[in-house]
Amino acid sequence: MARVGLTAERLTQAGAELADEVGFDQVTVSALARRFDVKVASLYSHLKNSQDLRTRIALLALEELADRAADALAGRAGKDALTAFANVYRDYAREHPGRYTAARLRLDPETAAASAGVRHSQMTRAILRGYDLTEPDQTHAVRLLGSVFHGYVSLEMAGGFSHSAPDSQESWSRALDALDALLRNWPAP
Amino acid sequence: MARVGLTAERLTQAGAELADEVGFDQVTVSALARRFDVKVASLYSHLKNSQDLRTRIALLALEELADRAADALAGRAGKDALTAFANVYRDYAREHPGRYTAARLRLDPETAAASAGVRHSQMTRAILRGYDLTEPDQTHAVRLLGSVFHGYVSLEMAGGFSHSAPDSQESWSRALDALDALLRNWPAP
DNA sequence: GCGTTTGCCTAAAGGTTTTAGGCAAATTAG
DNA sequence: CTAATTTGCCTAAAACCTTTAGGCAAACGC
Repeated sequence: MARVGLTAERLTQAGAELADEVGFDQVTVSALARRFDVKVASLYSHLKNSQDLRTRIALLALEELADRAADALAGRAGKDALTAFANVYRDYAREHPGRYTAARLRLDPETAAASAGVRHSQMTRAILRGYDLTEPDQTHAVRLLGSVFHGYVSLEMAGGFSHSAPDSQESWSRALDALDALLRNWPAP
Repeated sequence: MARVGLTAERLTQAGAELADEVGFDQVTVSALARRFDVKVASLYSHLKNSQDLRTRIALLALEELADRAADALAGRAGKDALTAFANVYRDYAREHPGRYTAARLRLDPETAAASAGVRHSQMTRAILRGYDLTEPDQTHAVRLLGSVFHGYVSLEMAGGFSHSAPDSQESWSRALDALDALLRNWPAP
């Protein structure tokens, strides 16, 4: 029996590709085994269970997203940084819908705390340094930005803005304009 | 064999309750059959398949949400309307997490067009009549509001804002303040 | 080369989905 | 009020996914 060289990492990577191809909730241990031309039970030496696989894909997606975001943020500030950061999310979701869905998987608190999710909020805070916000407004703004980015991308991914004028790209640009204006003019309580 | 009186409607209703109890993606034809103390195959006289069940729950949730929103909007305008409308979403998601998740199910275009989803966008537009926006800015604003509401509720539901100061309620209020300010002062392109 | 570890295997049990065909309860008609 | 028809829930069965247990052979360490 020739060994294929399965590892948790390769399985996670292949699972992420599978997610992008067939949708995150169609990612199954069986489908992954087929992809490696290997019996299903063999995967259980590398994965605790099906949920473990999904979690690993989620963590991978969070890392990839954070890496891209860090790249995009380098050398930028203000609205430039805001736009670049936001576009990373949107572009990633378009390129990797399955991974993006995975990144939204609910993680248990310890896993979440050890994930790249914390880099995401740190970077959002970094962007806000280009605006004149102090605590607790900065936290409110972090949450609002996260909501808009995730909300817009998620609705767009669900097809909410297709087949209707104006173009979604236009609304996205205007949403970023609006957020920039809002952050420069954050209302007092 | 005593008849239980299954109908698509009763199954949908029970499915929605099940979703709130165990999570939308744990809603299964089998679990529903157990709940009615009936054999699984019996449900297939009333439901096309598993996806049909999920779609029906989604449509139910969209209707309920739209009804609540219409109630909340009656007699309100401006920021008052905005806040009431937004709170309907958030409260519904807290009360009925499974149904809320269902409401975000991707529907095929015809189903979506015949769903209560269209009432939702009509109501969002109605709120914007209290602000001074004309097309295409109104559409951009509709999309932004949808993104914020869905994004915030979704992140909050995923536990993103718990266990950290300030309170999520506070951020929510400030987000609504911010949106109101933004709509009153919508930036030119 | 030899022993140990490790990787993929077979086997098997349990759960969900879905279809096909049957019997009895409910409904309709004479 | 009974007889015919419709309808509802059933049993049976196939297909697929998940997960555990135990085995054999390939890879590795000495």
